[in-house]
Parts: sequence; C-alpha cells; structure tokens
Amino acid sequence: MSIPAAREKFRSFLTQKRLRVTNQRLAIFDAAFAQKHHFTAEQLLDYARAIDDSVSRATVYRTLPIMTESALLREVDIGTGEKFYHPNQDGGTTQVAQVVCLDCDRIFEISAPFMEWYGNTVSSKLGLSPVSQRLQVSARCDTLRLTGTCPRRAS
Amino acid sequence: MSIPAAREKFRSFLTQKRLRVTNQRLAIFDAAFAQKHHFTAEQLLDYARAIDDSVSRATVYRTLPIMTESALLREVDIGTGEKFYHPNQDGGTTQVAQVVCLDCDRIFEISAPFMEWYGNTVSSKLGLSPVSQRLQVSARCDTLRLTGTCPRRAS
DNA sequence: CTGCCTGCAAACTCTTTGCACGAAT
DNA sequence: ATTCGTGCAAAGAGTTTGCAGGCAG
Repeated sequence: MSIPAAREKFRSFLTQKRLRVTNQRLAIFDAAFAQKHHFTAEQLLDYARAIDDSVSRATVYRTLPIMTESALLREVDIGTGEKFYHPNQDGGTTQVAQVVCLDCDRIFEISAPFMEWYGNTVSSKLGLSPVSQRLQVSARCDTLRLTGTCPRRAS
Repeated sequence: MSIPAAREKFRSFLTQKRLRVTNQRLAIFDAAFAQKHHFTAEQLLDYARAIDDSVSRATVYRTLPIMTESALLREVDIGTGEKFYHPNQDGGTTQVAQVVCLDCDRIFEISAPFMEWYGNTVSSKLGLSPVSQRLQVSARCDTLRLTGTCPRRAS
C-alpha cells in the first residue's frame, strides 16, 4: 500500500469511528510513514514535531493505539521496556516474525506463514481460539563477531 | 526435577557464584516453587512474605535475575508491562511457546520444538546467529464464549 | 455551537538504585 | 572481622490521565 493510500485509509478510519481529523494526528501519521526502520513513541514525537511543532507527547501516545487498531501500524514488543512501531505496508494479515539483532538493535520482519497453522493447532488442544500470535528471535551478528564491524551499522 | 532437588540446585548455584545463602533468598525460592501458575514479582513478594515477613520488594527484584540465570525460573513477557515467572521444572533447554488466554489471563506453556529450527533458518539468512526465541499465541476461551463460563476459572 | 481533542504537568506502574544497617561466611 | 545482602525510600523509565482551553464538524 502506498503512503497516500495509507493516509486516505487513516482519514477514513477516523471519520468512520467519529474521530476528528486533526493536524496533529495527520502529522503523527506522516512522521510514522516516513520511517524506514522501527521507532519508539519518543522518536515518533521528535519526527512529528519536525512536521508540526504543536504535537505533544500525550497526543502521540493517544494516537498510537488508533493507528495500531486500524492496522496501519504494527506494535512490536521486544521485552526491553519500550515498545516499537512499524508501518504496516501490506494488508496486515501476513504472519511475520521479528528478528532482533542484539548487536545493532535493528528489527527485521520475516514472513512466517506456519505461525497461523501453529496457533490454530495449539489453541484448539486447549479449547481456545487464537486471536494473534507473535514470534520473536533474538540473535547476534556473525560479521560483527568475526570482523569486529557490523555491516548494517551504517544503513 | 523435584522441589527439594531444585532447592539444592539453588543453594549450589549461590555458593558457586560466591553469593550468600540468606533466609530471604530461600523464602523467595520456596514461594516461587509453591506456585502452580505463572506469577508476577509483586505476587511473589506476597507469597514470600507469608513465609518470611522480612522479605522486601527490592530483594525479590534482586533475586529474580539470580533464579532466571540459574535456569530455575523462566521469565515470560507477554507484553502487558509486567513480567511473569514460572518454575522451570525440566532441564530448561526445551523450546516452549506461551498461549495466553485473554479471558482467564492464564498462561499455558506448550512444547514447540520447531522453533529452534525456525530461529536458525531465519537468522542465517540475515547473517545472524540466534540467541533465543519466543512464540506467543493470544487466544480466547471457546467454552466461555459458548456457555458464558470458563471451565478453567476455578482451577 | 457543541463536544471531542489538545498540551501541560502530575500521576501511575513497574523496576532499579543509594544508603546505612545487619547478617553470612 | 569482612564483605555482601538487606530494607527503606527515592529515583527512573515509559506510559496514562485530569484539566482548562482550543478547534473540528
């Protein structure tokens, strides 16, 4: 999905839920969709303020749930206390795993189609119906270990 | 592993690391291993105080990392802000997934041997070596939905 | 105009830490 | 006797919330 299309989806979602289309919400949307990598709420605040300096921390925190509910953003919790977010470029139905590099702190998203099957299998044994599933792999950089430099550091 | 055996393992671990065997640490161990289900740090504080009321919150938080490092306890982060803990009855090398029931808030641990294979496959494509992996399924109770009562509520 | 939305700052939750006292070795 | 462990309370990080004023519909 292109950024303009996503932006339109955001506006529709707001209207449909009887939420107001404010400059702050649009600035936060634009800031989020300008990012190549995962970002935190605090980083998003900085990015959004560069677009509209009236954006406050509270509004970022109030807007993030709206964007995750509408499947425009994906929330990633890697167990470090703070949550990360990432624009959800595809439809949002794809099952993905997160690979977190403990050396460069980057988060890679990898397709993991078997997760859905697994969630169904395991849940049904317990008499449950799966709602969502998360697979996260923590890993270390081979190149960094061998040569002392992480090739992805720059990018 | 039986509880007395685990208790002995805990004492050995402390001695070996030149850490002191205190009443508070033993009370926290006993409190943890008396639990059938997952518990939080705050709950563990209550349970430990029932055994030795001199146990403080700080000591619980300082003892939990010792017990997870020694593989006596497993830490489970389901992304709700607080961490859960569970006695690690087996050796600790088994790959397990967590199934979290959103209705009764219970956490079930299910063997997921393919996780290790998956972690290796996916990491190597990125030039990384896996350190650990987590698979978590969030689900809702079928019986609760159909009959209005969760059969696991009581247990 | 009405009522949702906002910024600000304070509150909140969970966890960590500095300090002086106390207990294990 | 040392030195590490402890309780207490304060600090810290990340996030949420109450309030009075502001702007979208």
